Amino acid sequence: MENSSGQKKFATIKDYILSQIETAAWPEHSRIPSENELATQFSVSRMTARRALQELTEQGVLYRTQGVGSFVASPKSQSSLLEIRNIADEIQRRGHFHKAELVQLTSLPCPGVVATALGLSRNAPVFFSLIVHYENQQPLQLEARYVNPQQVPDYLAQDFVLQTPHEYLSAVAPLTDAEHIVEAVLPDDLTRQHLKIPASEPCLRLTRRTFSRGGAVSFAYLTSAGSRYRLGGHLSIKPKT
Amino acid sequence: MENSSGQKKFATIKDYILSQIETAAWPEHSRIPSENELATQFSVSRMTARRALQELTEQGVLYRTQGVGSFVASPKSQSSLLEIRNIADEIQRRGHFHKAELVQLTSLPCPGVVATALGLSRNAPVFFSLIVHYENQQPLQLEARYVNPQQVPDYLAQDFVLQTPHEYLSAVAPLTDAEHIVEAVLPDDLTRQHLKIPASEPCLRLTRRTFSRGGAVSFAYLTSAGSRYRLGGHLSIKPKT
DNA sequence: TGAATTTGGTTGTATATACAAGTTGATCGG
DNA sequence: CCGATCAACTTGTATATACAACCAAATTCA
Repeated sequence: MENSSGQKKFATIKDYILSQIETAAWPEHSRIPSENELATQFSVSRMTARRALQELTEQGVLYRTQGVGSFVASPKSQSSLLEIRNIADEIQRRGHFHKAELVQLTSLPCPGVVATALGLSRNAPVFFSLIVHYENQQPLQLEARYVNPQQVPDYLAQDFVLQTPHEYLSAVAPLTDAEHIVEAVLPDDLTRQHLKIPASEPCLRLTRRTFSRGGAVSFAYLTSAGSRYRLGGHLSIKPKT
Repeated sequence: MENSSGQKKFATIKDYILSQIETAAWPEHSRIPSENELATQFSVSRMTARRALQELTEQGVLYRTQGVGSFVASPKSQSSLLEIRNIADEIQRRGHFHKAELVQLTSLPCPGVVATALGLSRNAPVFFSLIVHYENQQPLQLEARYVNPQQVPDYLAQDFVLQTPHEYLSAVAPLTDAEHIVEAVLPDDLTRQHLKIPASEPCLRLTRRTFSRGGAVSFAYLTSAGSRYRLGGHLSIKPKT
């Protein structure tokens, strides 16, 4: 059922198509091989080739028209609403270099706002990490994160240069829900210094609260310079089912 | 290929499952019939029953575990996508009063950026509307919208105090896709005047491009004062497929 | 010329089948 | 009693096939 590389067949075809698009061998809006052509080329059945095309269409990578063919969608469509996730992924997806710098990692008395958000008592100990994310050596985002010690007792023992908090948390406390608030704000001094921007530079601030099975896990402010960062999204409105 | 009601078979099964969930006949996290049981019940092949389950899983209605079965997911997953919507709806949902003020409604030569976005020629005529949205008499959002005349020839004849452009466009050219970019910017003079904010006030700018069957329909800048507006969202993360 | 028709290619839906992979519970053996 | 094995069932992947729906371009016909 799998090919030589231990991968499912439909996944192999998906990877092939994605690589063709990434290298611009298949430019935007160009027509790509038909289901039958792909089936022949990869020695699979048409249904398997079809599945690869289907999934890429759902992801917004392709669009298809009955009777005509399959085409490369505009590259923006890659990102869905779920693009609101890990900054490291985003940077790497752009083909750029990501680096994380740990500024602070400690336990501190829980501020009031955070207590409400995480369901803790005020001034009860809460874990806190402050990290600067770099894209190609330029500071892009300041991540200030409060973590519920009851849910993630080993948080302070991690090395967040090797693994981002988001990655670590996803591993130990799988996400079930996330709440987001997006705002435009002016940077406070701390943000300004770490992102190396002037005080007049507007920033996009994402306030994120994440939940796992057991309840609220973390509460984070993710602040980025407006001139360097934008939030992109693609919405596919499905015809009524 | 279709059943008596002119519906595809897999759609019939989806509807059946959804109705069972809606009436709470199948409560949250309960196990639902297997692929084979559904196939027998509806006299279809297993692959067809499977497709219904598959699509509902992608929509977050169900979750499935290999070797175990298919289960009803938590009902949250419904609303996440539509959060980025019409400002008038948002205001009304908050129980506040919405008013629109029409500043400008005209045809003008298409600027370069807009030409690219809408697939028009540069300086070709394009429809343009400028509207201020008020929440309880306070200006909240400035909507600058360019509309493709080929898709919506009667745009200039509308009364956008009674009906927002978004509502009108949804009616005459049903949305199939939408692209969004969210940015933090400082307001230009026009924005500053209409929103009655100082030049130093950061703004949240939503750039939105909408598509219908025939192609790109409209391109809009939706700018709001950072101190008055935030974009809120809830994301339900699906259990592993 | 121009409108109607045919033809070939493409995606969409549906079936029947086979085996792989994973979970659960029963059975068997120590 | 406990552990290992097995059997039954579920979802996951893959194939081969058939026909429907649709589109575009070529062909035919008036």
